[in-house]
Amino acid sequence: MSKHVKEMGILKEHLGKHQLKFTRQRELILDAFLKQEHITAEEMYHQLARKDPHLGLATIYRTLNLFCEAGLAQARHFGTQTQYDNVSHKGHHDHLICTGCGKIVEFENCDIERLQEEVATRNGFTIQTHRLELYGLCSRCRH
Amino acid sequence: MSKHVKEMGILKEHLGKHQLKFTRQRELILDAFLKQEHITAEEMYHQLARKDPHLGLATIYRTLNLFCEAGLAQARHFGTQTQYDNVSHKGHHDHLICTGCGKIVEFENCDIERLQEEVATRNGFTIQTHRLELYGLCSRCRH
DNA sequence: CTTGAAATTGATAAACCGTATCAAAAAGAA
DNA sequence: TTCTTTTTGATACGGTTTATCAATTTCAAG
Ligand SMILES: [Mn+2]
Ligand SMILES: [Mn+2]
Ligand SMILES: [Zn+2]
Ligand SMILES: [Zn+2]
Repeated sequence: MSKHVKEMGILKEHLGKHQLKFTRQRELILDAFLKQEHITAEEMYHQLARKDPHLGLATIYRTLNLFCEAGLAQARHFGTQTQYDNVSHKGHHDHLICTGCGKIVEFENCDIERLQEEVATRNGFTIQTHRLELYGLCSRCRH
Repeated sequence: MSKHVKEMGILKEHLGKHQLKFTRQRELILDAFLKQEHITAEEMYHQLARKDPHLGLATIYRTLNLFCEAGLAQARHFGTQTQYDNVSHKGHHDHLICTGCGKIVEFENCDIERLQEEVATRNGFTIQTHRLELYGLCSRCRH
């Protein structure tokens, strides 16, 4: 029995609304994905090669993109690759990214979130989601 | 006579310190770059094709990367391409994006910017650039 | 439990972006 | 001008992601 009942439900709801099918591969990839904070398609390909050596890389890409459409993942470009962030893992958070070594620090700041709401309201918008990434050098890379 | 005396000076200083040469191409690309807030190598390639049809794409990439090293530009991954931001350009802003109609509203919020700096400092980071995008529905699309 | 239309998969070709290569050209100090 | 070093432009290349397509799987209908 899967531990990720809630997210599996979100996926199934999305599949139902779009005439998509629930497959062994999608279940396998979701289970693996939800154990991560963020991962690349290539990393997941190698991780899952043990469980299912015939799982194709294209399927990994397709499925991770599907998760984005279902709201379970968020794609983020860093360096030459795409990171797929697990939205449900730790609740919402934003990222500090070191341009020197690639280190990623997660943070949450209620004041910023509140100001974002203010900006949106002032412009007549209702926020559904947002993305805040701060790029710079970590203490180690600055020296 | 160029309007970008200050930035041309910064470039020449960098060139001098690194045994690099001042070329017609570097001057041409800097002039075009400073007129933009941000641009991709490909966009610049097509823009400059009129002025110099023989200017190579590799030269654009090399030169924009050189500008980054000289502190005149900052590379930022956006979608699948690299955006080169003009750091000397005033009027930094972030974006509100309507997921209904695609409308984009630009905004600037000093309080958010200040809080970003605080978050970075608290984590030992020095910010080079950042990206804040708020996705939601505009007043028209909400109804 | 079948059946069959529609969706999915896996292998791999292709597209795409940015970098490396290298011979010819240009820069710039002497 | 001369001569060494750097730069350029054309293009090959490498890594990442998407497109293609025949074979397989899903799942709703019978
Ligand atoms: Mn946030
Ligand atoms: Mn900003
Ligand atoms: Zn670092
Ligand atoms: Zn709208």
